[in-house]
Amino acid sequence: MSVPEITFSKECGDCPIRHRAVCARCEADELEQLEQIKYYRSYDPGQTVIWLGDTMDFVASVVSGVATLSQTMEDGRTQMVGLLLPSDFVGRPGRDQAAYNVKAITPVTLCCFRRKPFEEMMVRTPHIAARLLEMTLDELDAAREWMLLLGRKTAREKIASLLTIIARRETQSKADVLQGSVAFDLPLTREAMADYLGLTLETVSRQISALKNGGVIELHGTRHIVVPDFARLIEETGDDSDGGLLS
Amino acid sequence: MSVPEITFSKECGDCPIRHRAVCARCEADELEQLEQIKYYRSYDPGQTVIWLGDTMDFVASVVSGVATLSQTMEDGRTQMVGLLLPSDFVGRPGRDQAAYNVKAITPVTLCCFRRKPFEEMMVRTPHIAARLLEMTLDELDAAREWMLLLGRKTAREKIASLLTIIARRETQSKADVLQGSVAFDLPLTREAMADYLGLTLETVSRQISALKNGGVIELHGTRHIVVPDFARLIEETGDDSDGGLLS
DNA sequence: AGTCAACCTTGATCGAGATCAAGCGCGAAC
DNA sequence: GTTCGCGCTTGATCTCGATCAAGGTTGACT
Repeated sequence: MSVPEITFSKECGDCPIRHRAVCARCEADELEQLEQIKYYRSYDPGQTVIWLGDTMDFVASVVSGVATLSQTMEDGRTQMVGLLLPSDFVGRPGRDQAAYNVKAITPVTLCCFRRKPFEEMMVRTPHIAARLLEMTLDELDAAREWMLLLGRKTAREKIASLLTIIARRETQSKADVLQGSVAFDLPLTREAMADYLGLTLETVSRQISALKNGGVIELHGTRHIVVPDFARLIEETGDDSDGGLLS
Repeated sequence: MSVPEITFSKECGDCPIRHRAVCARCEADELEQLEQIKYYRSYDPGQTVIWLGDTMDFVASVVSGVATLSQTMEDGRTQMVGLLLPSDFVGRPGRDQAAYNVKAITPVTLCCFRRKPFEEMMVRTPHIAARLLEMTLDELDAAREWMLLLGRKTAREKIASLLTIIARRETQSKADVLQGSVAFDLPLTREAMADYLGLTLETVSRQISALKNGGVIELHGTRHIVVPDFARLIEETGDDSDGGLLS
């Protein structure tokens, strides 16, 4: 298999980093500065975007596609530590070495900003710095919620939790207002789900079948999920029913 | 049992937040501003410092003692998501609701800063904002390393990893230069260790006994640990031997 | 249409860690 | 000194999810 080339392109709509509102409060001249240091990269499914330890010369925002953050032990055991969906931020402002592997799952397009000028801009522009801190705190909250899942939830609860999270992200809906029937496509293979949940792919498959047989979800093909009653799925996660009202 | 009062005191040496170098680059006038908004709080063992959902009117730095961050499910399953040792930072700049429970394990003293003025200072002082982002990224790295532990490590590896981390923090040594023989006290009960590692207290006890019988550690009493060969303990963690060189 | 390789499902069995249970050690309070 | 309670250890048994194994399904390519 030939290693696919990273493709660069120059078309840009409006500032993609705005996806996460980094520049919601940017003035016109600040947006112009971002334009100057911006470029695009595309990756094919399966391609590694970043290796742990790589020197990073950019930070980026996911424009389209799905990628994963993962860590690996010497003997091959791997654990996904994050899921990157459109509008998510990639990179560690102020750090030049990658701490995780980043892998494209579907075709991925990143909107990249050259690191050095981006960091200089951060210093001059407190609201960008504040927004980055806020996003990092969001990631920290997500990581800690995942710690509870990994440490204390059953396989069935883990699957239900993952489906809930993907449903919320994929359906664009404002998180907690989801109700009634929901449909979406799984962007992950059973194996990737297993790596995210600290399970094996067989257990993932079995628990998905169990949720299907219990009437909690419908499976059309292997990736398309219909949830007839979203509240029912949430019950299966083991979370507080009012979870998510905070923060 | 009467609920112990929180005690306040006013003595202060030099800026405690400097423990994590937040104000390593602070000018004299900035230190003076910090003094103006600073006060101390003390907590007794077992006392809850912060409840999830509390409105926080301060951020703080741990001066002495040990506290834990934890999350709980409705049915009582709990998972520790962080350990607070002296010099660690508590609180979420820019957020006023606590996302976790914080509990004192030993007697704890916090150096607190009133939130509002602290945040105003952050905006005026880019190097404080930068330092907070850096600390938050450190916490995120630690959380993700813990995700690998929770999802993929065996009970024995989990115990060895925890002992390694505590040894590094407790012995003040600059992390990776530890070698040869190391001795320290465990600040946690078996149950707290279990909540941190996603295990039961019986399993923790058994694995500690197993490490003792294997000659990896010596136990004096129930809390004092002697590690005759630190490299040997690290082997038991399952981590890359060179782990920690990055970051 | 036929082939091949991913990806997924399901069954049988195994084993690490949970659960249930009993007892020990030690410091605090009387 | 005795008692009490908490934290810890150890044993017996059980269970959930891992592991090993055998097909089934789908879609891309020839």
